[in-house]
Amino acid sequence: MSETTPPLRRDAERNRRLLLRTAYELMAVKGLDVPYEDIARAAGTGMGTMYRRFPQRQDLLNALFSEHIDTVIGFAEQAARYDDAGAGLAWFLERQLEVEAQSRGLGELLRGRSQAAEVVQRAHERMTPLVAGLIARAVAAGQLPAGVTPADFAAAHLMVGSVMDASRAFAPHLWRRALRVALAGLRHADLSGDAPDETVIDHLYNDQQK
Amino acid sequence: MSETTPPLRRDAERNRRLLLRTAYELMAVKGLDVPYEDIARAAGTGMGTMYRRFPQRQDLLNALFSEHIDTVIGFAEQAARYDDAGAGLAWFLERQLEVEAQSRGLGELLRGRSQAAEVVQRAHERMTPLVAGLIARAVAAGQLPAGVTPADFAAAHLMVGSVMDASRAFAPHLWRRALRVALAGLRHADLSGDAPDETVIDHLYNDQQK
DNA sequence: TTCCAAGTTGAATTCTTCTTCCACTTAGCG
DNA sequence: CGCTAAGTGGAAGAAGAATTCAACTTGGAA
Repeated sequence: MSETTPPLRRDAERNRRLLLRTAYELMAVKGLDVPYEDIARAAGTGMGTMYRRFPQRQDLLNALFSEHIDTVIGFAEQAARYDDAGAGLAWFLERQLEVEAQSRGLGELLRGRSQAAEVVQRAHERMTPLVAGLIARAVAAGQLPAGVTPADFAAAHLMVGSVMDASRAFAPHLWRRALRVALAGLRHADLSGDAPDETVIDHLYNDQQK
Repeated sequence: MSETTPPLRRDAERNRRLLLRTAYELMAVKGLDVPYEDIARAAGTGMGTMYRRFPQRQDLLNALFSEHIDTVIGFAEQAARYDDAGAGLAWFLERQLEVEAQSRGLGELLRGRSQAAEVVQRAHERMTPLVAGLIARAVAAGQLPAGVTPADFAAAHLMVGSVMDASRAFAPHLWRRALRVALAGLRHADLSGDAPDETVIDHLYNDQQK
């Protein structure tokens, strides 16, 4: 279990940080699949360095975003402690989308538009039960109609995210209107029929690639 | 103006139809950017034939989808004649999405996820005023709250479409729940503030590529 | 200082798709 | 029939990105 990875040489550590910073900035604007070469060039290193440090893109994504992902998990935990479950749900969704608004790449990651790094998968495993709990409480309190499922909440997340993606370049706040629509929709739509299968939510967050 | 294009030789015409049929089927499943080579191979022709007939992908898209697009325009016109404007809007959005559910490629086209073929651009030019009129009537009749704009309707379209795209493979009807959420949301959300610019709707439908 | 394991570079290779082009085939007019 | 403009096939070259790797540099322990 002790995986003793010897520490990096000082120059290597400097390059590593530089690559991470550069990759983060590029991905914030261009999305997750910026070519490795672009990152290396922007950071002023060779591609070999890139590959030595992050042999798989997954490695890069993990290193880049795990902090942010933890932040989002924190939001879910905080929301779960709300007395007002409906408010907790709305607050959580808004916080999560605000994070995504900061970085296109992070949005793609959190919404499963990538061979989701493990971090993300684990994040959803942690957050889904919290959301499910909030939904159950909100339904019990009459804040949401019966029939709303975690998959509907995930769908709402995707829905607002799609507007964010589509409008980033020319109307960076339009997603807030979409969020209001989605939240009001969950509260007022009739979702009592054709409940989606339990497995749908995992697919939604993990089967998007290609 | 008389653009006299001589008719195709009989064998060429046969190949053209074959390519169109094949392309339609592939794009229904794989989306608009199926490689030309895949289409040619599936149709049993060479790529030369593909390029001779459809030098630009646009040409292929126009030939493939203009009929369907006309159908959708027809839906918009029919909706515009509804007495009940709110019902007209809901009916139109559902018809359009049903068409998109039949073909992934057509969905990408109608939602601007491509260097939109001219057909599509013209379609939106025709439909947007009809939708705007319906919205105005629905607001006047108290079926929609003041503040709803055509851009919000377009956003709702994108929103449901994103759920459709995300769930096609494992929950092909999930989008109908999303549609109910979006429609209920438009009816109940507070959209009175920060109205989007008039130009936003064009960007939404035309600036998605890359 | 010396030395070498760690680190770096960038050209070369491999993949994929796009696009062009020319030698070859064929429909159908006269 | 015979001829030719129209049509066809598929190899070849261009472009963008992923990956590898052998020759070269350098931090830092001794």
